[in-house]
Amino acid sequence: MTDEDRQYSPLEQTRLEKLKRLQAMDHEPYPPRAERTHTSRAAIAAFEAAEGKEGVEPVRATLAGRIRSTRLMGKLIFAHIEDGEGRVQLFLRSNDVGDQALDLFKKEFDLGDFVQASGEMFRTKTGEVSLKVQSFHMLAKAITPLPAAKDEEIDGEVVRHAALTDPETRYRQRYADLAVNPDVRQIFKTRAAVLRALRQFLDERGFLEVETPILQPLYGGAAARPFITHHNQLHQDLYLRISFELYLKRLLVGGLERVYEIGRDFRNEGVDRTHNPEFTQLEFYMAYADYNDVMALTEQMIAFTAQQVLGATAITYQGQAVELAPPWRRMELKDGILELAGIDLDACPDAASLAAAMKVKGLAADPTAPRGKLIDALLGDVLQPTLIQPTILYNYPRDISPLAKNLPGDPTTVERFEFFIAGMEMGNAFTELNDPLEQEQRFLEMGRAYDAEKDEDYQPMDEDYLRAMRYGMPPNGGFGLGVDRLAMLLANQPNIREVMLFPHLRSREDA
RNA sequence: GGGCGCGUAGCUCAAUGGCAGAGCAGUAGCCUUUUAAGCUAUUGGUUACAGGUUCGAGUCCUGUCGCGCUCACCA
Repeated sequence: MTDEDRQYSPLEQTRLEKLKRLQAMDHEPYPPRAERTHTSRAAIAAFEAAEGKEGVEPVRATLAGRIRSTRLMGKLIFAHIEDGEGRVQLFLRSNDVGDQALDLFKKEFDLGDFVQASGEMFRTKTGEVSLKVQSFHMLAKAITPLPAAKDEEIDGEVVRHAALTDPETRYRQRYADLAVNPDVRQIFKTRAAVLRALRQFLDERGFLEVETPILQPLYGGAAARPFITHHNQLHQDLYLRISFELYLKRLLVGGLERVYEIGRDFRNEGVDRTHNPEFTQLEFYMAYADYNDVMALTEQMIAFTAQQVLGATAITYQGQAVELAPPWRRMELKDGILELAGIDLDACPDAASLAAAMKVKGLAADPTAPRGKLIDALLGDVLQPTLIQPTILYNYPRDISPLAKNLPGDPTTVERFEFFIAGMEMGNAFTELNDPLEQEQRFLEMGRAYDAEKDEDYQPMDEDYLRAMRYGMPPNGGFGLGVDRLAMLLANQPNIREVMLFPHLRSREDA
Protein backbone atom coordinates (compact mmCIF):
# COMPACT_ATOMS: atom_id res chain seq x y z
CA MET A 1 0.00 0.00 0.00
CA THR A 2 1.39 3.39 -0.95
CA ASP A 3 0.92 6.75 0.69
CA GLU A 4 -1.57 7.74 -1.96
CA ASP A 5 -4.05 4.95 -1.40
CA ARG A 6 -3.71 4.57 2.34
CA GLN A 7 -7.03 5.43 3.89
CA TYR A 8 -6.74 7.24 7.17
CA SER A 9 -9.72 7.17 9.46
CA PRO A 10 -11.18 10.50 10.57
CA LEU A 11 -9.55 10.02 13.96
CA GLU A 12 -6.21 9.46 12.29
CA GLN A 13 -6.68 12.48 10.05
CA THR A 14 -7.27 14.62 13.13
CA ARG A 15 -4.02 13.43 14.59
CA LEU A 16 -2.16 13.94 11.32
CA GLU A 17 -3.25 17.55 11.43
CA LYS A 18 -1.87 17.83 14.96
CA LEU A 19 1.35 16.32 13.70
CA LYS A 20 1.59 18.96 10.98
CA ARG A 21 0.88 21.76 13.41
CA LEU A 22 3.65 20.51 15.70
CA GLN A 23 6.07 20.47 12.79
CA ALA A 24 4.95 23.94 11.72
CA MET A 25 5.91 25.31 15.14
CA ASP A 26 9.25 23.48 15.13
CA HIS A 27 8.17 21.00 17.77
CA GLU A 28 9.78 17.88 16.31
CA PRO A 29 7.23 15.05 16.77
CA TYR A 30 9.82 12.27 16.32
CA PRO A 31 13.07 13.51 17.84
CA PRO A 32 16.06 11.19 17.54
CA ARG A 33 16.82 11.05 21.23
CA ALA A 34 15.08 11.10 24.57
CA GLU A 35 16.44 12.27 27.89
CA ARG A 36 15.28 10.14 30.77
CA THR A 37 16.78 10.46 34.23
CA HIS A 38 14.35 8.18 36.09
CA THR A 39 11.86 5.49 35.36
CA SER A 40 8.41 6.03 36.85
CA ARG A 41 9.16 3.73 39.74
CA ALA A 42 12.63 5.19 40.38
CA ALA A 43 11.31 8.75 40.42
CA ILE A 44 8.59 7.91 42.92
CA ALA A 45 11.05 5.97 45.06
CA ALA A 46 13.56 8.84 45.01
CA PHE A 47 10.90 11.30 46.08
CA GLU A 48 9.65 9.11 48.89
CA ALA A 49 13.18 8.54 50.13
CA ALA A 50 13.83 12.28 50.35
CA GLU A 51 10.39 13.31 51.55
CA GLY A 52 10.27 14.99 54.95
CA LYS A 53 14.03 15.20 55.42
CA GLU A 54 15.56 18.53 56.33
CA GLY A 55 17.72 20.42 53.88
CA VAL A 56 17.29 17.97 51.04
CA GLU A 57 17.09 19.31 47.49
CA PRO A 58 13.84 18.55 45.65
CA VAL A 59 14.06 15.54 43.36
CA ARG A 60 14.46 16.76 39.81
CA ALA A 61 13.56 14.28 37.12
CA THR A 62 12.99 13.90 33.42
CA LEU A 63 10.47 11.14 32.79
CA ALA A 64 9.48 9.48 29.55
CA GLY A 65 6.49 7.37 28.64
CA ARG A 66 3.21 7.03 26.86
CA ILE A 67 0.24 9.23 27.74
CA ARG A 68 -2.47 6.96 29.17
CA SER A 69 -4.91 9.45 30.67
CA THR A 70 -5.50 13.19 30.76
CA ARG A 71 -7.65 15.42 32.94
CA LEU A 72 -7.86 18.91 31.52
CA MET A 73 -8.96 21.48 34.05
CA GLY A 74 -8.66 24.90 32.50
CA LYS A 75 -5.30 26.25 33.60
CA LEU A 76 -4.30 22.85 34.94
CA ILE A 77 -3.69 19.43 33.45
CA PHE A 78 -3.27 16.08 35.13
CA ALA A 79 -2.00 13.22 32.97
CA HIS A 80 -0.62 9.77 33.60
CA ILE A 81 2.24 8.46 31.56
CA GLU A 82 3.19 4.80 31.47
CA ASP A 83 6.61 3.26 31.07
CA GLY A 84 7.94 -0.27 31.44
CA GLU A 85 7.68 -0.13 35.20
CA GLY A 86 4.35 1.52 35.75
CA ARG A 87 2.63 4.86 35.72
CA VAL A 88 3.35 8.28 37.09
CA GLN A 89 1.20 11.37 37.11
CA LEU A 90 2.24 14.57 35.37
CA PHE A 91 0.97 17.85 36.79
CA LEU A 92 1.03 20.78 34.38
CA ARG A 93 0.10 24.25 35.54
CA SER A 94 0.06 27.41 33.46
CA ASN A 95 2.02 29.12 36.28
CA ASP A 96 4.87 26.64 35.68
CA VAL A 97 4.86 25.98 31.93
CA GLY A 98 3.04 29.07 30.65
CA ASP A 99 -0.29 29.45 28.92
CA GLN A 100 1.17 28.74 25.50
CA ALA A 101 2.74 25.42 26.46
CA LEU A 102 -0.35 24.36 28.36
CA ASP A 103 -2.42 25.08 25.28
CA LEU A 104 0.02 23.11 23.15
CA PHE A 105 -0.41 20.08 25.37
CA LYS A 106 -4.19 20.41 25.37
CA LYS A 107 -4.48 20.84 21.62
CA GLU A 108 -1.80 18.64 20.12
CA PHE A 109 -1.00 15.88 22.64
CA ASP A 110 -3.15 12.74 22.69
CA LEU A 111 -3.55 9.48 24.53
CA GLY A 112 -0.96 7.08 23.16
CA ASP A 113 1.68 9.70 22.39
CA PHE A 114 5.15 9.17 23.82
CA VAL A 115 6.39 12.23 25.69
CA GLN A 116 9.13 13.33 28.02
CA ALA A 117 8.63 15.81 30.82
CA SER A 118 11.03 17.52 33.21
CA GLY A 119 10.38 19.06 36.60
CA GLU A 120 10.35 18.35 40.31
CA MET A 121 8.68 15.45 42.02
CA PHE A 122 6.03 16.42 44.58
CA ARG A 123 2.91 15.15 46.25
CA THR A 124 -0.50 16.42 45.18
CA LYS A 125 -3.26 17.39 47.57
CA THR A 126 -4.79 13.98 47.20
CA GLY A 127 -1.44 12.39 48.04
CA GLU A 128 -0.21 11.06 44.70
CA VAL A 129 3.48 11.40 44.02
CA SER A 130 3.62 13.31 40.72
CA LEU A 131 5.91 15.34 38.51
CA LYS A 132 5.37 19.09 38.58
CA VAL A 133 6.23 19.69 34.96
CA GLN A 134 8.36 22.64 33.93
CA SER A 135 9.00 21.57 30.35
CA PHE A 136 7.91 18.73 28.11
CA HIS A 137 8.39 17.47 24.57
CA MET A 138 6.83 14.99 22.18
CA LEU A 139 8.91 11.83 21.68
CA ALA A 140 6.63 10.07 19.21
CA LYS A 141 3.26 11.21 17.99
CA ALA A 142 0.72 8.40 17.70
CA ILE A 143 -1.40 8.59 14.55
CA THR A 144 -3.69 5.67 15.30
CA PRO A 145 -5.52 5.84 18.62
CA LEU A 146 -4.98 2.94 21.00
CA PRO A 147 -8.09 0.84 21.55
CA ALA A 148 -8.37 1.11 25.31
CA ALA A 149 -10.52 3.88 26.54
CA LYS A 150 -9.80 4.42 30.20
CA ASP A 151 -8.30 2.84 33.25
CA GLU A 152 -9.17 3.51 36.85
CA GLU A 153 -6.91 2.84 39.77
CA ILE A 154 -8.69 1.50 42.83
CA ASP A 155 -6.56 0.63 45.84
CA GLY A 156 -3.53 0.25 43.59
CA GLU A 157 -5.36 -2.09 41.24
CA VAL A 158 -5.78 -0.85 37.69
CA VAL A 159 -9.33 -1.49 36.53
CA ARG A 160 -9.92 -1.43 32.79
CA HIS A 161 -13.26 0.02 31.80
CA ALA A 162 -12.93 -0.62 28.13
CA ALA A 163 -10.12 -2.39 26.40
CA LEU A 164 -9.21 -4.53 23.48
CA THR A 165 -10.80 -7.96 23.95
CA ASP A 166 -11.54 -9.24 20.44
CA PRO A 167 -9.16 -12.21 20.10
CA GLU A 168 -8.62 -11.75 16.39
CA THR A 169 -7.53 -8.14 16.72
CA ARG A 170 -5.48 -8.97 19.79
CA TYR A 171 -3.48 -11.63 17.92
CA ARG A 172 -3.20 -9.82 14.60
CA GLN A 173 -2.22 -6.56 16.28
CA ARG A 174 -0.33 -7.92 19.25
CA TYR A 175 1.45 -4.57 19.59
CA ALA A 176 -1.88 -2.92 20.38
CA ASP A 177 -2.84 -5.77 22.70
CA LEU A 178 0.43 -5.41 24.61
CA ALA A 179 0.15 -1.64 24.69
CA VAL A 180 -3.23 -1.59 26.38
CA ASN A 181 -3.34 -4.85 28.33
CA PRO A 182 -0.71 -5.01 31.08
CA ASP A 183 -1.77 -8.55 31.97
CA VAL A 184 -0.75 -9.63 28.47
CA ARG A 185 2.68 -8.12 29.00
CA GLN A 186 2.84 -10.12 32.22
CA ILE A 187 2.17 -13.38 30.39
CA PHE A 188 5.28 -12.89 28.31
CA LYS A 189 7.36 -11.95 31.32
CA THR A 190 6.21 -15.21 32.87
CA ARG A 191 7.10 -17.07 29.69
CA ALA A 192 10.59 -15.57 29.72
CA ALA A 193 10.96 -16.59 33.37
CA VAL A 194 10.01 -20.16 32.41
CA LEU A 195 12.75 -20.25 29.78
CA ARG A 196 15.29 -18.77 32.22
CA ALA A 197 14.44 -21.37 34.85
CA LEU A 198 14.68 -24.28 32.42
CA ARG A 199 18.10 -23.09 31.22
CA GLN A 200 19.29 -22.54 34.77
CA PHE A 201 18.21 -26.03 35.79
CA LEU A 202 20.05 -27.69 32.92
CA ASP A 203 23.10 -25.42 33.02
CA GLU A 204 23.57 -26.20 36.70
CA ARG A 205 23.67 -29.91 35.84
CA GLY A 206 26.37 -29.66 33.24
CA PHE A 207 24.22 -29.57 30.12
CA LEU A 208 25.58 -27.73 27.10
CA GLU A 209 23.12 -25.57 25.19
CA VAL A 210 23.49 -26.12 21.45
CA GLU A 211 21.80 -25.13 18.21
CA THR A 212 21.12 -27.55 15.38
CA PRO A 213 19.72 -27.06 11.87
CA ILE A 214 16.17 -25.88 11.37
CA LEU A 215 16.43 -26.43 7.61
CA GLN A 216 17.03 -30.12 7.18
CA PRO A 217 17.48 -32.33 4.12
CA LEU A 218 15.55 -35.07 5.95
CA TYR A 219 13.08 -34.67 8.79
CA GLY A 220 12.69 -37.03 11.68
CA GLY A 221 12.61 -37.65 15.39
CA ALA A 222 8.85 -37.36 15.71
CA ALA A 223 5.66 -38.49 14.04
CA ALA A 224 4.45 -35.44 12.15
CA ARG A 225 4.04 -34.01 8.69
CA PRO A 226 6.72 -31.44 7.84
CA PHE A 227 6.74 -28.13 6.05
CA ILE A 228 8.71 -28.27 2.83
CA THR A 229 10.74 -25.40 1.45
CA HIS A 230 13.30 -24.99 -1.29
CA HIS A 231 16.84 -23.68 -1.60
CA ASN A 232 17.15 -21.94 -4.94
CA GLN A 233 20.89 -21.98 -5.53
CA LEU A 234 21.31 -25.56 -4.38
CA HIS A 235 18.19 -26.70 -6.25
CA GLN A 236 17.31 -28.68 -3.16
CA ASP A 237 14.09 -29.21 -1.24
CA LEU A 238 14.50 -28.80 2.49
CA TYR A 239 12.28 -29.58 5.45
CA LEU A 240 11.65 -27.40 8.47
CA ARG A 241 12.52 -29.58 11.41
CA ILE A 242 9.80 -31.41 13.32
CA SER A 243 12.16 -32.23 16.21
CA PHE A 244 15.79 -31.83 17.26
CA GLU A 245 16.26 -35.44 18.29
CA LEU A 246 18.39 -36.94 15.55
CA TYR A 247 20.85 -34.03 15.51
CA LEU A 248 21.20 -33.84 19.26
CA LYS A 249 21.94 -37.54 19.53
CA ARG A 250 24.64 -37.18 16.86
CA LEU A 251 26.32 -34.87 19.37
CA LEU A 252 26.44 -37.67 21.93
CA VAL A 253 28.37 -39.70 19.36
CA GLY A 254 30.75 -36.75 19.21
CA GLY A 255 31.44 -36.88 22.92
CA LEU A 256 29.17 -34.12 24.20
CA GLU A 257 27.63 -36.02 27.07
CA ARG A 258 24.83 -33.69 28.08
CA VAL A 259 23.24 -31.41 25.52
CA TYR A 260 20.02 -29.48 25.24
CA GLU A 261 18.35 -27.21 22.76
CA ILE A 262 15.45 -24.81 23.14
CA GLY A 263 14.03 -23.76 19.82
CA ARG A 264 11.30 -23.83 17.28
CA ASP A 265 9.74 -26.91 15.74
CA PHE A 266 7.39 -26.81 12.76
CA ARG A 267 4.61 -29.32 12.18
CA ASN A 268 2.24 -29.13 9.26
CA GLU A 269 -0.81 -30.19 11.21
CA GLY A 270 -4.04 -29.01 12.70
CA VAL A 271 -4.35 -25.97 14.91
CA ASP A 272 -6.22 -25.97 18.19
CA ARG A 273 -5.90 -24.70 21.72
CA THR A 274 -2.75 -26.73 22.36
CA HIS A 275 -1.26 -26.82 18.84
CA ASN A 276 0.35 -24.10 16.73
CA PRO A 277 2.19 -24.82 13.45
CA GLU A 278 5.39 -23.53 15.00
CA PHE A 279 6.07 -24.07 18.65
CA THR A 280 8.91 -24.09 21.13
CA GLN A 281 10.43 -27.33 22.22
CA LEU A 282 13.03 -28.21 24.82
CA GLU A 283 14.95 -31.40 24.23
CA PHE A 284 17.85 -32.76 26.24
CA TYR A 285 19.98 -35.90 25.94
CA MET A 286 21.98 -37.31 28.80
CA ALA A 287 24.66 -39.97 28.36
CA TYR A 288 24.70 -42.89 30.80
CA ALA A 289 21.14 -42.15 31.90
CA ASP A 290 17.98 -44.14 31.24
CA TYR A 291 14.31 -43.26 31.32
CA ASN A 292 14.12 -43.79 35.07
CA ASP A 293 16.78 -41.13 35.57
CA VAL A 294 14.93 -38.85 33.17
CA MET A 295 11.65 -39.34 35.04
CA ALA A 296 13.29 -38.14 38.23
CA LEU A 297 14.90 -35.22 36.44
CA THR A 298 11.59 -34.29 34.81
CA GLU A 299 9.81 -34.04 38.14
CA GLN A 300 12.60 -31.93 39.57
CA MET A 301 12.82 -29.67 36.53
CA ILE A 302 9.11 -28.86 36.37
CA ALA A 303 8.90 -28.30 40.13
CA PHE A 304 12.03 -26.12 40.02
CA THR A 305 10.61 -24.06 37.17
CA ALA A 306 7.32 -23.47 38.98
CA GLN A 307 9.21 -22.52 42.12
CA GLN A 308 11.40 -20.05 40.22
CA VAL A 309 8.56 -18.53 38.23
CA LEU A 310 5.72 -18.51 40.75
CA GLY A 311 7.46 -19.13 44.04
CA ALA A 312 5.44 -22.26 44.66
CA THR A 313 4.83 -25.74 43.31
CA ALA A 314 1.15 -25.67 44.23
CA ILE A 315 -0.56 -23.84 41.40
CA THR A 316 -4.02 -23.21 40.06
CA TYR A 317 -4.68 -23.84 36.40
CA GLN A 318 -8.05 -22.69 35.06
CA GLY A 319 -9.61 -23.15 38.47
CA GLN A 320 -8.05 -26.52 39.21
CA ALA A 321 -5.47 -27.01 41.92
CA VAL A 322 -2.34 -28.73 40.65
CA GLU A 323 0.60 -29.82 42.80
CA LEU A 324 3.83 -30.04 40.84
CA ALA A 325 6.15 -31.15 43.64
CA PRO A 326 7.58 -34.66 43.31
CA PRO A 327 6.82 -37.46 43.55
CA TRP A 328 4.30 -37.57 40.74
CA ARG A 329 1.90 -40.39 40.05
CA ARG A 330 3.54 -42.98 37.82
CA MET A 331 1.64 -45.71 36.00
CA GLU A 332 2.50 -48.19 33.36
CA LEU A 333 0.60 -47.21 30.24
CA LYS A 334 -1.18 -50.57 30.10
CA ASP A 335 -2.26 -50.22 33.74
CA GLY A 336 -3.54 -46.74 33.00
CA ILE A 337 -5.55 -48.03 30.07
CA LEU A 338 -6.94 -50.87 32.17
CA GLU A 339 -7.83 -48.55 35.04
CA LEU A 340 -9.14 -45.56 33.10
CA ALA A 341 -10.44 -47.11 29.88
CA GLY A 342 -11.31 -50.56 31.15
CA ILE A 343 -9.41 -52.30 28.37
CA ASP A 344 -6.89 -55.07 29.09
CA LEU A 345 -4.13 -54.72 26.53
CA ASP A 346 -2.72 -58.14 27.42
CA ALA A 347 -6.01 -59.59 26.17
CA CYS A 348 -5.68 -57.66 22.91
CA PRO A 349 -2.40 -58.77 21.38
CA ASP A 350 -3.12 -57.44 17.90
CA ALA A 351 -4.78 -54.48 16.23
CA ALA A 352 -7.96 -56.34 15.34
CA SER A 353 -8.69 -57.54 18.86
CA LEU A 354 -7.89 -54.13 20.31
CA ALA A 355 -10.13 -52.34 17.80
CA ALA A 356 -12.91 -54.76 18.71
CA ALA A 357 -12.41 -54.10 22.44
CA MET A 358 -12.52 -50.36 21.81
CA LYS A 359 -15.76 -50.67 19.84
CA VAL A 360 -17.30 -52.56 22.75
CA LYS A 361 -16.47 -49.54 24.93
CA GLY A 362 -18.10 -47.24 22.39
CA LEU A 363 -14.80 -45.75 21.22
CA ALA A 364 -13.99 -44.96 17.62
CA ALA A 365 -11.30 -47.28 16.31
CA ASP A 366 -9.78 -47.07 12.86
CA PRO A 367 -9.82 -50.72 11.70
CA THR A 368 -6.79 -50.16 9.46
CA ALA A 369 -4.59 -48.62 12.16
CA PRO A 370 -1.68 -50.52 13.68
CA ARG A 371 -2.04 -51.59 17.32
CA GLY A 372 0.31 -48.88 18.55
CA LYS A 373 -1.71 -46.13 16.94
CA LEU A 374 -4.88 -47.48 18.51
CA ILE A 375 -3.22 -47.42 21.91
CA ASP A 376 -2.07 -43.90 21.26
CA ALA A 377 -5.63 -42.92 20.32
CA LEU A 378 -6.94 -44.50 23.53
CA LEU A 379 -4.37 -42.58 25.48
CA GLY A 380 -5.20 -39.24 23.90
CA ASP A 381 -8.98 -39.60 23.93
CA VAL A 382 -9.64 -41.39 27.20
CA LEU A 383 -6.69 -41.08 29.57
CA GLN A 384 -5.21 -37.67 28.83
CA PRO A 385 -8.25 -35.52 29.74
CA THR A 386 -8.36 -37.13 33.19
CA LEU A 387 -4.70 -36.57 34.00
CA ILE A 388 -4.92 -33.29 35.90
CA GLN A 389 -2.29 -33.91 38.53
CA PRO A 390 1.18 -34.52 37.09
CA THR A 391 1.27 -38.10 35.85
CA ILE A 392 3.95 -40.16 34.19
CA LEU A 393 2.74 -42.97 31.94
CA TYR A 394 5.55 -45.34 31.01
CA ASN A 395 6.35 -48.38 28.86
CA TYR A 396 4.96 -47.67 25.40
CA PRO A 397 4.22 -49.81 22.37
CA ARG A 398 7.30 -50.41 20.27
CA ASP A 399 5.66 -49.76 16.90
CA ILE A 400 4.97 -46.08 17.62
CA SER A 401 8.38 -45.49 19.19
CA PRO A 402 11.07 -46.23 16.60
CA LEU A 403 13.83 -44.37 18.43
CA ALA A 404 13.32 -45.87 21.89
CA LYS A 405 15.12 -48.85 23.36
CA ASN A 406 13.30 -52.10 23.99
CA LEU A 407 12.13 -53.03 27.47
CA PRO A 408 14.22 -56.11 28.39
CA GLY A 409 12.12 -59.26 28.18
CA ASP A 410 9.23 -57.66 26.30
CA PRO A 411 9.74 -57.34 22.54
CA THR A 412 6.54 -55.31 22.05
CA THR A 413 7.33 -52.58 24.57
CA VAL A 414 9.93 -49.82 24.83
CA GLU A 415 11.35 -47.78 27.69
CA ARG A 416 9.42 -44.63 26.97
CA PHE A 417 7.27 -42.30 29.05
CA GLU A 418 5.10 -39.29 28.54
CA PHE A 419 3.97 -36.91 31.24
CA PHE A 420 0.71 -35.07 31.55
CA ILE A 421 -0.42 -32.10 33.59
CA ALA A 422 -3.81 -30.41 33.62
CA GLY A 423 -5.03 -32.75 30.90
CA MET A 424 -2.24 -31.66 28.56
CA GLU A 425 0.52 -33.79 27.18
CA MET A 426 3.58 -31.90 28.31
CA GLY A 427 6.46 -34.06 27.22
CA ASN A 428 7.89 -37.29 25.97
CA ALA A 429 11.06 -39.16 26.87
CA PHE A 430 12.78 -42.47 26.54
CA THR A 431 15.82 -44.60 26.95
CA GLU A 432 17.30 -43.89 23.56
CA LEU A 433 17.97 -46.68 21.14
CA ASN A 434 21.73 -46.75 20.50
CA ASP A 435 22.07 -50.03 18.61
CA PRO A 436 22.67 -49.05 14.95
CA LEU A 437 21.61 -52.43 13.59
CA GLU A 438 18.34 -52.44 15.47
CA GLN A 439 17.75 -48.81 14.59
CA GLU A 440 18.03 -49.69 10.92
CA GLN A 441 15.51 -52.50 11.42
CA ARG A 442 13.15 -50.06 13.16
CA PHE A 443 13.30 -47.65 10.24
CA LEU A 444 12.53 -50.54 7.91
CA GLU A 445 9.61 -51.64 10.10
CA MET A 446 8.24 -48.10 10.01
CA GLY A 447 8.60 -48.07 6.24
CA ARG A 448 6.52 -51.24 6.00
CA ALA A 449 3.87 -50.22 8.55
CA TYR A 450 3.30 -46.69 7.30
CA ASP A 451 2.76 -45.62 3.72
CA ALA A 452 5.02 -42.66 3.02
CA GLU A 453 2.54 -41.22 0.56
CA LYS A 454 -0.47 -41.39 2.82
CA ASP A 455 0.59 -41.59 6.43
CA GLU A 456 1.69 -38.50 8.24
CA ASP A 457 3.53 -40.56 10.80
CA TYR A 458 5.90 -42.05 8.28
CA GLN A 459 9.50 -41.43 9.29
CA PRO A 460 12.11 -41.61 6.54
CA MET A 461 15.30 -43.59 6.92
CA ASP A 462 18.15 -41.31 7.95
CA GLU A 463 21.35 -42.96 6.70
CA ASP A 464 23.64 -40.34 8.16
CA TYR A 465 22.06 -40.82 11.57
CA LEU A 466 22.70 -44.56 11.30
CA ARG A 467 26.31 -43.88 10.28
CA ALA A 468 26.73 -41.68 13.34
CA MET A 469 25.34 -44.40 15.55
CA ARG A 470 27.70 -46.97 14.04
CA TYR A 471 30.61 -44.92 15.38
CA GLY A 472 29.22 -45.70 18.83
CA MET A 473 26.61 -43.79 20.79
CA PRO A 474 26.69 -43.96 24.58
CA PRO A 475 23.54 -45.26 26.24
CA ASN A 476 21.44 -42.25 27.05
CA GLY A 477 18.14 -40.87 28.15
CA GLY A 478 16.37 -38.27 26.03
CA PHE A 479 13.61 -35.82 26.81
CA GLY A 480 11.28 -33.43 25.01
CA LEU A 481 9.03 -30.76 26.51
CA GLY A 482 6.38 -28.53 24.96
CA VAL A 483 7.59 -25.23 26.33
CA ASP A 484 4.50 -23.32 25.22
CA ARG A 485 2.27 -25.71 27.13
CA LEU A 486 4.40 -25.33 30.23
CA ALA A 487 4.06 -21.57 29.80
CA MET A 488 0.27 -22.00 29.47
CA LEU A 489 0.28 -23.96 32.72
CA LEU A 490 2.37 -21.50 34.71
CA ALA A 491 0.75 -18.39 33.24
CA ASN A 492 -2.68 -19.98 33.73
CA GLN A 493 -3.71 -19.49 30.11
CA PRO A 494 -6.29 -21.70 28.38
CA ASN A 495 -4.99 -21.31 24.83
CA ILE A 496 -1.52 -21.74 23.35
CA ARG A 497 -2.04 -18.54 21.39
CA GLU A 498 -2.11 -16.58 24.60
CA VAL A 499 1.50 -17.52 25.32
CA MET A 500 2.77 -16.92 21.78
CA LEU A 501 3.46 -13.33 20.80
CA PHE A 502 2.47 -13.78 17.17
CA PRO A 503 0.37 -16.93 16.83
CA HIS A 504 -0.44 -18.12 13.35
CA LEU A 505 -3.71 -16.81 11.88
CA ARG A 506 -5.09 -17.17 8.41
CA SER A 507 -4.04 -14.35 6.10
CA ARG A 508 -6.40 -11.51 5.47
CA GLU A 509 -6.14 -8.90 2.76
CA ASP A 510 -7.17 -6.11 5.07
CA ALA A 511 -4.93 -7.04 7.95
C1' G B 1 -12.38 -30.75 6.56
C1' G B 2 -17.60 -31.35 9.56
C1' G B 3 -21.01 -29.08 13.25
C1' C B 4 -22.44 -24.84 16.28
C1' G B 5 -21.85 -19.60 17.14
C1' C B 6 -20.11 -14.73 15.99
C1' G B 7 -18.77 -10.27 12.63
C1' U B 8 -22.85 -3.05 13.86
C1' A B 9 -18.62 3.84 15.06
C1' G B 10 -11.48 3.80 16.92
C1' C B 11 -12.84 0.36 21.56
C1' U B 12 -16.88 -2.18 24.44
C1' C B 13 -21.77 -3.16 23.25
C1' A B 14 -27.50 -2.14 22.04
C1' A B 15 -31.31 -2.10 18.18
C1' U B 16 -39.64 -7.34 17.68
C1' G B 17 -38.44 -7.42 9.65
C1' G B 18 -40.14 -0.63 10.26
C1' C B 19 -35.97 6.56 11.41
C1' A B 20 -28.87 2.53 13.01
C1' G B 21 -28.11 3.94 18.90
C1' A B 22 -25.30 4.30 23.90
C1' G B 23 -20.80 4.68 26.96
C1' C B 24 -15.77 5.69 26.36
C1' A B 25 -12.42 7.89 22.67
C1' G B 26 -12.63 12.30 19.12
C1' U B 27 -14.12 17.66 18.13
C1' A B 28 -15.64 22.91 20.19
C1' G B 29 -16.09 25.21 24.85
C1' C B 30 -16.23 26.08 30.70
C1' C B 31 -13.17 24.77 34.80
C1' U B 32 -5.97 26.07 39.09
C1' U B 33 -5.43 19.54 42.93
C1' U B 34 -7.74 15.72 39.26
C1' U B 35 -7.30 10.46 38.86
C1' A B 36 -13.28 6.35 34.89
C1' A B 37 -12.55 14.15 36.89
C1' G B 38 -17.08 17.06 36.10
C1' C B 39 -20.39 20.20 32.99
C1' U B 40 -22.40 22.04 27.95
C1' A B 41 -22.62 21.17 22.81
C1' U B 42 -21.24 18.01 18.91
C1' U B 43 -18.82 14.81 14.79
C1' G B 44 -18.40 9.93 13.45
C1' G B 45 -21.64 3.98 9.92
C1' U B 46 -20.79 0.55 2.54
C1' U B 47 -24.10 -3.02 9.90
C1' A B 48 -17.33 -8.19 7.17
C1' C B 49 -18.14 -9.05 1.60
C1' A B 50 -21.46 -10.62 -2.69
C1' G B 51 -26.20 -11.94 -4.02
C1' G B 52 -31.49 -13.10 -2.89
C1' U B 53 -36.61 -12.78 -0.44
C1' U B 54 -39.63 -8.49 1.00
C1' C B 55 -43.40 -2.46 0.26
C1' G B 56 -39.19 -2.35 3.64
C1' A B 57 -33.24 -6.35 5.76
C1' G B 58 -28.28 -5.03 10.91
C1' U B 59 -32.29 -8.67 11.59
C1' C B 60 -34.75 -13.80 7.07
C1' C B 61 -32.25 -17.06 2.92
C1' U B 62 -27.71 -18.52 -0.17
C1' G B 63 -22.60 -18.07 -1.03
C1' U B 64 -17.66 -16.06 0.28
C1' C B 65 -13.98 -14.26 3.87
C1' G B 66 -12.34 -14.04 8.91
C1' C B 67 -12.66 -15.33 14.16
C1' G B 68 -14.26 -18.46 18.40
C1' C B 69 -15.92 -23.16 20.40
C1' U B 70 -16.16 -28.21 19.16
C1' C B 71 -15.36 -32.87 16.48
C1' A B 72 -11.99 -35.01 13.09
C1' C B 73 -6.83 -34.68 12.38
C1' C B 74 -2.70 -34.02 15.35
C1' A B 75 1.98 -34.84 20.55
